[in-house]
Amino acid sequence: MLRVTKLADYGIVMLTYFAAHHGSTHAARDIAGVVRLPLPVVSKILKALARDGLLASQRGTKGGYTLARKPEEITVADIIRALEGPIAVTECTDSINGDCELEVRCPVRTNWHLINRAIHQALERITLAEMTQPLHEPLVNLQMPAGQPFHVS
Amino acid sequence: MLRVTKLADYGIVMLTYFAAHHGSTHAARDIAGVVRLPLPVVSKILKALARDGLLASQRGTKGGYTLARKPEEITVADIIRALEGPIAVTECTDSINGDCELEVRCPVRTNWHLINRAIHQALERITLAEMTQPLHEPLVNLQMPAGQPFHVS
DNA sequence: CAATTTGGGACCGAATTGGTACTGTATTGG
DNA sequence: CCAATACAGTACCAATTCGGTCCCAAATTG
Repeated sequence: MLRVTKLADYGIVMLTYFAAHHGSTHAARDIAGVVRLPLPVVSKILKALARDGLLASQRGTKGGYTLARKPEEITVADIIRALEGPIAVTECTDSINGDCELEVRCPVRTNWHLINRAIHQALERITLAEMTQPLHEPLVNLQMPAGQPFHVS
Repeated sequence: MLRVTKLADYGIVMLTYFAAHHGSTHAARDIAGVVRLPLPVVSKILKALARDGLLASQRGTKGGYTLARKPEEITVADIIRALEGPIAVTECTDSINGDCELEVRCPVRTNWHLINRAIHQALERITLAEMTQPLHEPLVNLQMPAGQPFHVS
């Protein structure tokens, strides 16, 4: 359906909160309270994000999670990749299983790769820093003329 | 999984064939033979494409399908929309059900809409005409500097 | 050592997808 | 006017994926 999973959706919301309160560490329980989602779900997502190196984790009584990098250095593409694997709009653009029967005679395949890359790059341009404050203009010319790169200003 | 359905994938392949043989009409059975997919599947897709006005259909003995518009005027976004409904990367970007509980207090929502639009526009730029012949350069600068619009040259 | 918090699984109901089948309607041609 | 052909619409089913829960192990604190 060309839709991101709810886990990824939630994950972005959660990480946005981390970005807004950059520096401090938050326990899963706290995040669950903020985002208003059941704790098990939040935990699952945080684990995945930590496993992929977007969050640094600390066990124990005063443990919790912290952003592993600066908000400007975490992209939406990173988050999606952490929570639902490599971004591949079609099966044949997924480099894992390159077993497409039509591959050889199918002239469309090469274009799918390009479409996929276009989407990928679009997602790669949006960082957590931008997500914290809804800036409309930069995101708009993301796919228009767009000479200069993003800045959090 | 941020993946397009197989139906849409197939549909693009099929329509690309129509674009390559623009003008003539093809029966579902013929298309199935070309694309090497089971007839019922091909039929289902062709019906959906016709219902959405991308193909013109003709019943009867010498019936079949024809492109309803010129290949330059059919975009990948059109095809996806015909086969799997409106393009909405998250549930809350789908205008149909605007019942997102978090909607109000969620600052990320507005940005999701922008992300969605970025992807949407990327898909809208690619026409069937381009799909027929794998042109690499135009698709690449689709999201780069890209001052001038596409041309099939 | 007890409480807390993350790590890593397994697990299950529900929704979606991919694919098939069936019945109806229009068109052609003998 | 009838038979063959080809699209139209819908219902249906198996298989996969998703969303969410639960449980137990490992680490940290005090």
